[in-house]
Amino acid sequence: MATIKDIARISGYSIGTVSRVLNNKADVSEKARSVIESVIREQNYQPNDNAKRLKQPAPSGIYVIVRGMKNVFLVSILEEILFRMREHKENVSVQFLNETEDEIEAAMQITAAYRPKGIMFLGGSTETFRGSFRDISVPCVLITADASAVGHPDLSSFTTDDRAAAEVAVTKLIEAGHTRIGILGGYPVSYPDDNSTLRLQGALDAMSKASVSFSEDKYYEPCAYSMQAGYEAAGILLDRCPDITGIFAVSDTVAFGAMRQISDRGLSVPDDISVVGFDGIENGMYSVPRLSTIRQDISELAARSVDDLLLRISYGRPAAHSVIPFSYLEGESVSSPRLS
Amino acid sequence: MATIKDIARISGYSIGTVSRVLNNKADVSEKARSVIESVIREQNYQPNDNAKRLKQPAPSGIYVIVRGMKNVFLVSILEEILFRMREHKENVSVQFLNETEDEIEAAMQITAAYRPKGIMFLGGSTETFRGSFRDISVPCVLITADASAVGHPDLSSFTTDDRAAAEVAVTKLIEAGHTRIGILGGYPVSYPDDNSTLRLQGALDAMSKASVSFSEDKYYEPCAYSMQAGYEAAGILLDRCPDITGIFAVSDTVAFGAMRQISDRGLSVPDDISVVGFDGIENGMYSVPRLSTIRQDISELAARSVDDLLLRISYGRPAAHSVIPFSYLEGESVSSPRLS
DNA sequence: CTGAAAGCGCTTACAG
DNA sequence: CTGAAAGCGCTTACAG
Repeated sequence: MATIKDIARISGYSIGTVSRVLNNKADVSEKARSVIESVIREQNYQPNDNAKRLKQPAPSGIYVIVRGMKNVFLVSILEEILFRMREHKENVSVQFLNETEDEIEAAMQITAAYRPKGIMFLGGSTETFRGSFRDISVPCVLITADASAVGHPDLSSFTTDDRAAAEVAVTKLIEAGHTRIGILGGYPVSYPDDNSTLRLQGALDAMSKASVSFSEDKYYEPCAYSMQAGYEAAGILLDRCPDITGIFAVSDTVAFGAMRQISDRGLSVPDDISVVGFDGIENGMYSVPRLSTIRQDISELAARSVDDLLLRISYGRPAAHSVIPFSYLEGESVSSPRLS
Repeated sequence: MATIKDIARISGYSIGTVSRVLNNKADVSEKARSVIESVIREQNYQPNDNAKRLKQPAPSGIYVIVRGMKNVFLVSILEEILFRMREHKENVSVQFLNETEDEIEAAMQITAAYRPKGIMFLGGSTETFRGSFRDISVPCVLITADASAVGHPDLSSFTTDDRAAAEVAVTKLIEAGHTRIGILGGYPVSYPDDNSTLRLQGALDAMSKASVSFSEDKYYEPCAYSMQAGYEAAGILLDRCPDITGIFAVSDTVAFGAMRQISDRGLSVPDDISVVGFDGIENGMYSVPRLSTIRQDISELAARSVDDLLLRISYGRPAAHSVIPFSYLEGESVSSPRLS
């Protein structure tokens, strides 16, 4: 592989001059430029980016850290982010982490290795950011968890109000006449600002406001965010509480599993059991029945995050925290309970 | 940001010694190691990868180039690849391209910038590889398209036999008694080894072997690989040929759109129209009805590709081309046509 | 076991 | 306009 030295030697100029033409600097004679350029071309020379970055520690590139790629919702946001970044001609790399890995650690590694202009976190939990994140000083944005309480000057966040949205979802069930409602999904965690904790909380809000009685021990079955987990958890829940007429699943994926479970018991959605999901992924618009769900505004979450990051990178705009409005997407999976 | 110099200064050892503990070399006293390690921890020091790579120009890292991230099937394979690579402690980065971008160009850029150990292509088309790929000399593997005809010494490939699989899928419809079969999805392209061309071909094989008449102009409706496109294309197809009793969709995603279209017309799957898909993604096991489909062996495709790449990187094993067996996954979306 | 020094491929003041 | 030289953060023979 040819290096800048080879180009200098072959062209008869110094490496300084070669570097100048490489970087389109002024102060190079036309002659030198054309000679050097032709040598570069004929040697098929590619500058070594590592060396460049080492010497020119200007940050470059944007990194997206996605926690859990099974998550269709996150992948949808990622898709929009990539699309928008491409329009801005920004080069972005994606790093996938599984649930057990620490996104802050990954971010530190990226920071050290690549000197990124900015980092986006998809699906992280606020909790992790309270710790060692302090040491990071690159514009960052957390999507899907509110980081305002973290109070870090380099961290923006864009979120859906999980608690309020869950309340709306469950209220829809209550308004349809359901009083025996089951809740599916999410794991009980120790800290209070986890997405599923907030959603569970919102569901409880709806019930207590409407004076619908609810026993968390009986009517709540936690599970991972996957169809299979949703399928199994719904089975456990329905075995335990056969009187349930409505189910709120904390994510669409879990809802799909639940709908399949209901169907396997010879029951119908929504005639026997109504189901409401959360997220608003595309699948729900094509399932039979279409899923009634909370639609998080994927485009807006992506657009606002991208704009925020770019403006902070280029104009030093301060970090911001925004809650993006959600909406209730009326599908076909909710109806009034049968009179019994 | 702390550098190796800072660690040396603070710990009281030389940068050479620090480097040695960083790289787990022998010949470092226990004392030095523990002192230095604690300084590294307390300074939260992260070695600069650029500098490391500069000095150690050994290739590092594996890159996966995914063409089209809307593709759930490809994302499933990616997931498995990442999981397996992690088990081997290999660091992998993912680069997403949209359909219009050239994966070879992306690969050349990656090669120059990062000196990768290997590159995996997900969802590329053989055609692109016939061109400038010649210049690449890093172990590569193409997944989902047969590259044996390209004949490049650095390119392996792992595929499903699309044509044979599509033949099986359509044969299942024929065996159930269907004679008016529609085909959905894929775009007619100029070159013959495109996935959808092969699948269409296989479908035609099945029909002609069974002497089922088929008019490509009428009973084939091409469309992109998405639920929405499948939904729309199914509408066009059913408007044009209301006598259809069975549909073969060249991908599950398209099949989901088609099933929803059928349902919206007040028809039932499979009572009125049977549907067979292609890919075998998880969603199909939870839809109502469950989708009967060709199951490409996602784990095996991922596992074989990973093993192949690693063995070629470490042991200079020659490139190979393998066809991974598929199976027919019996769901609930196919039955015999109603007597009419 | 440890330190001093050369050098990886580049960029960038600094002279001329 | 051009060259010589320092230095980016690391690794690795080479001495000791």
